[in-house]
Amino acid sequence: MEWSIQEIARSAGTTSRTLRHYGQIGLLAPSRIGRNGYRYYDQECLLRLQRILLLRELGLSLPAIAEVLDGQRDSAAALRTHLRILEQERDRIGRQIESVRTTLRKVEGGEQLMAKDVFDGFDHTRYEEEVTQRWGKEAYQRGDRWWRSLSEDEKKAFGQRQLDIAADFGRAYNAGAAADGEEAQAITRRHHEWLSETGNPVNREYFLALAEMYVADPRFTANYDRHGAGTAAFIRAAMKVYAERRLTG
Amino acid sequence: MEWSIQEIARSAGTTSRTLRHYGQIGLLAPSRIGRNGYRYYDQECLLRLQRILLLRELGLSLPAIAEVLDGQRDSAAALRTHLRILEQERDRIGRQIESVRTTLRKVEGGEQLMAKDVFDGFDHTRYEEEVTQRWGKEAYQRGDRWWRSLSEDEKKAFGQRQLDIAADFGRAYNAGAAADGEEAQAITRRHHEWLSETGNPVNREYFLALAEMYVADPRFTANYDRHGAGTAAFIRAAMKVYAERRLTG
DNA sequence: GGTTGACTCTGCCGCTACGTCAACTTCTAC
DNA sequence: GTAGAAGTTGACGTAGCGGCAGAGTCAACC
Repeated sequence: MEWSIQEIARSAGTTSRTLRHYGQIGLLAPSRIGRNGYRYYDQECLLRLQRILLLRELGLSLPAIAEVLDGQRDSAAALRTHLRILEQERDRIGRQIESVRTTLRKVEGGEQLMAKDVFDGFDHTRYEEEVTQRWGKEAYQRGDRWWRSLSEDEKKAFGQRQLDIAADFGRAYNAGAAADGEEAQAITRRHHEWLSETGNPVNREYFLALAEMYVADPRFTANYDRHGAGTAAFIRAAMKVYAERRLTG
Repeated sequence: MEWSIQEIARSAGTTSRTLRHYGQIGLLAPSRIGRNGYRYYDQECLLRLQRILLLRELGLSLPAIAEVLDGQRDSAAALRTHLRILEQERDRIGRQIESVRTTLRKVEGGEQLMAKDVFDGFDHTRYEEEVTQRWGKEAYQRGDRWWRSLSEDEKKAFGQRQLDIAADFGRAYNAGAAADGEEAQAITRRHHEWLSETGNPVNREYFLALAEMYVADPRFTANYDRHGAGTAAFIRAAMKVYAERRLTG
């Protein structure tokens, strides 16, 4: 008993194209190929096809299915592995849903669509190479340990404080405040305190280098200047004054 | 202020290849292209890029992102649509996880990997076209309404009964029972009762046609013959006898 | 015996969002 | 002048087929 490609496709609830594909990748070969080139499948093929489709419905990849069916791999082990992957995927999507909900609330509340990155010198994971180059490996690791010790909420709060500080700088700048004035210097002090929490001492040299970066490095410029073009330069000026007055080498 | 492709890529935490790709699909064009062919990006580009990457992290497709950023589509509406898609995906994966767990339990309990389909004349969703052709649209719809009225558990139980009946046929056949013997006829009666529950009267003509199908159609043959080659033919013989003795036109 | 219609074959493009060469040119620094 | 970093275009690969083009095969009917 054997059947044509259409017949067997309909039998199993799939298409002839799929069967040709399975043939091509070596997952399911026809039992016979006629002199006209036609594919013919027997009962054994049908059984194998049904198992393939079952595993596919469960979400296994075609190579994984091949391994299971060819006995190179214990089917229970394959399913357990697959289960782990599915659970991870479910969790990932769950987290993404939360992010989208948060963003949606903000957008509906009238907020602009903005990159949420902290964009400051202590986003270690992002700037590792440069931080180690500029400040040494030890300083990086100290900051990194501190960062890892924070909970998710603490990390968020830390980032949010920086965003608030940046926004305050922007407001002061747009209101025409002077960089060496009381208001700007008060904000700068908050900024310095914020920086100091990372476990590394923020001395004059460090602080001044950071101030230069705010203007020289587009990552910082763009993010501070979104509170108004020139904000980054304003912050630099304020930081220079602060360093002169309050910090030592 | 403008930056090279590398600089802007590092700024935003992506790669130059990605930027070229975005340029190619028209999602983000450089602000300027030098006479040497080099791409240069300004602050506006950086801001747009940051928004692109934010939306991408949230899982939106690049065309969807383009629509949002070009103002062709309300960003809140886009996010809500996306949220629905994500939730559906999460549910789908959840169901798949359940299926894999079930299958895993069975496989670990020693069961073979078998297509779980009922493979009988009343899997309406699968055989709609043929059922309507053979038995009329009315009969199909009657069966369909009945099927939809069942709960998931009831559907499972209904399918399981058919699997049990098929297995009993297989056992009887392998034990050398006669198709017109008492045992085979008792099983056939259960089969007839099972069929009758679908809301369509199972008369002689219908029953005999089904018996022929079990042998002629590979979908049925293969599934019954997995209890031993020849089982399908045995079932047909038993059904013929049963129809002669018990059923009318 | 010719025609029609159903079926089959082998390619090849398309889909997502880029990664990864390859081959070549340009810029920058010593 | 030359190395090395960075830039360019172009093409292939990814998972699993869907869909189409162009051509051959088969069964049935007139």
